[in-house]
Amino acid sequence: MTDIKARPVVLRATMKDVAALARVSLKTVSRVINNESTVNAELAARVRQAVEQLRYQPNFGASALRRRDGRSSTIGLLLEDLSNPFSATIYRAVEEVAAQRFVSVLGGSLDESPFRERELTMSLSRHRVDGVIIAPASHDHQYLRQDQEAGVPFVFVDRPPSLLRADQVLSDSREGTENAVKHLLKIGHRRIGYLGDAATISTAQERYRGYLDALEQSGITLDPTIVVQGLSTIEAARDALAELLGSTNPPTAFFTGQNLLTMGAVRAIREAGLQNHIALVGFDDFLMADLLEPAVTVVAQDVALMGREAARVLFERIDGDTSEPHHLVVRTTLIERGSGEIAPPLH
Amino acid sequence: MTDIKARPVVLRATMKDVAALARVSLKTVSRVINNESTVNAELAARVRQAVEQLRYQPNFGASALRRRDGRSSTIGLLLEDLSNPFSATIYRAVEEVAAQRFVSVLGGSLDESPFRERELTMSLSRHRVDGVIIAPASHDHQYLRQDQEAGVPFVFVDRPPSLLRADQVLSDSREGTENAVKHLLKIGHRRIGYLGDAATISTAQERYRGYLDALEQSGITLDPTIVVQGLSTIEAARDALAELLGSTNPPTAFFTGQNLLTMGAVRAIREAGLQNHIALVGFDDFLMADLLEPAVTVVAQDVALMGREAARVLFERIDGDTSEPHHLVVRTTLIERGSGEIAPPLH
DNA sequence: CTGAAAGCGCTTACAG
DNA sequence: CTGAAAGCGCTTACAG
Repeated sequence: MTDIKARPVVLRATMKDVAALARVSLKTVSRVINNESTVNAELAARVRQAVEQLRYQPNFGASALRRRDGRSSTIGLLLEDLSNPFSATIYRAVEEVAAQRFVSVLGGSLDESPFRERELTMSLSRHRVDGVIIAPASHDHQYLRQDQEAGVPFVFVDRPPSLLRADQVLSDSREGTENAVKHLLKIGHRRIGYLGDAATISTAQERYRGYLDALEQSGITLDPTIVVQGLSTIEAARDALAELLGSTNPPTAFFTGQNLLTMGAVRAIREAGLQNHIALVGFDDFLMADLLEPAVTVVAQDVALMGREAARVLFERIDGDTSEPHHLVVRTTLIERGSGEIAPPLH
Repeated sequence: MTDIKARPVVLRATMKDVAALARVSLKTVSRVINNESTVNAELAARVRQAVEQLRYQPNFGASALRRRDGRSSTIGLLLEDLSNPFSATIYRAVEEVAAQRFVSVLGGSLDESPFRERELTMSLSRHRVDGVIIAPASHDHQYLRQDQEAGVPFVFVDRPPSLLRADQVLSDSREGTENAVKHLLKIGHRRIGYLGDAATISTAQERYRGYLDALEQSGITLDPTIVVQGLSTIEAARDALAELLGSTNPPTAFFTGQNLLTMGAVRAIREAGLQNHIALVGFDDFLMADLLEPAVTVVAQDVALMGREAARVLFERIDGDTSEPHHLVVRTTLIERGSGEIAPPLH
């Protein structure tokens, strides 16, 4: 009995088919496919013609299975959320470097979930990726030790590993923030609100530290009532900032720890009609920041560079580099556009 | 002689190792791993313990190689540029659907290059992906026929296939544009400039058609001097629009065929100080469009829905659906925010 | 219910 | 330079 619903699947040509058509052995086809130079020109030509005729595509998986190095020509890339501009820029930069080596990228979004992180790293492990670049969500990476010891390099980007020795490519969050806050202090602000992500996220922690550093160096006492952490969306930031603006002694300036929070802040300030009176500096640049009124002053990260460097380090490891873990720091730049240069009201 | 530079690679456990430790056969381990129900509880427990102890991770590639269905638990996703918001949103939506089925996504950017398209589809084919979602760069997809016949489904998103029968999920570019331009006409504009992508891109073509339709229905003769095509970046759009504004008889309104072009238009109009005098409607929404002054009127696409639908259709095909190719159209919505409601100057 | 043998599509290791 | 045999880590097809 034949299955009526089954579509007529034309089988793919295998190396065996190519060998038969070219009247050579399997091994000779393998040699031609892998560009081993020791093949008689005439045989090689026959093989190439058969490959052409059958439109033969070698099976990477089968090849990797038997190969000495077991390379799958695939790397994993786990980021916070591939639809946000930060993650998307990293993806693109990594893809570019990988493509030069004909390596494909398996991407995934972690959404700040340690559970997703474990699920996706496990999936990558089962796919036998040659290496992984990760902006982690969890705070214990010991579980990656086994893969690491099995020869899979991990490069941490944007956030460092915890309890694991591995390469890392980070922004100078603390210094960048310190500079931004000092900039506001220099303009004359003494009451600077802080909106940041959950303090469990290392970059958020570093940025908060930078904020504290700047205040301390100016002899300003921290007012915890104008610090809001645990924010991650445009809406949450807008609401938090709106509330602070409505309080009895509102800040005259704000620092926001991430671009979505900056957008939320812009919204709240605009809705209060205070865009020419409340100063704002945000961490991480975003499209259109310079077209808002006032244009938004930011601490810009070189996100594409972070991605490129992470990929570069990863491929060095894949190529056998066994030196000590690298700690790369990518510099940030304060871009003054207007919102950060608004002076506080005169007393 | 030992290779001094080689790092001490701890080998990964295989199914064989698990079998040995659990004192059962290979096949029994395989049954437990694949949740075949017919295994004695005690044996199964021993296997599970061994899996745990060795932290065994099955090798997807090896399993796919022997499996009847040959599934790699991997799909390909080729988009224009993963770092742009449109592509990134599609990616995220597809990832979400795939993750529910524990399928990983191999992503790639085509950058409008037919050559990249062929390279990357070939790479996906070699990785034996279970299916492909593609926003194509080329205009001849016959070369995909063989993979299609070998059982790999292709779903086209944002742009249709050429010379190939396949599923497609598109926006109603033509209607959306027609509505946008009619909206400008209703406000009173008679001289509406058009900025679009290269006419070789099908969506750009459709949008241009929509523009022509709207003009024709209002009895307005096309003035080709205020139509600029072949634009793809913010800068190019800005320059083109600045030039039109500087001409002797500039348009009183503009339609832009894509969000980067809209951003460029905003920039040029702003730089000319004409933001309250020149009307603008853009195709595709973007973050912050509502915070610009004036806020930008757009024809919004439901990009996430396009991604979700494409993934849904793909997995139906992977599950064996052999019905006629689907042509899904995702509706657009005109969002009036201000820039599109600016009236032309009185004569 | 359990297992020994064969085989997926390749590369390795070895003869000739 | 070329090829026959073995084997990568699994699942299939078949006995028991």
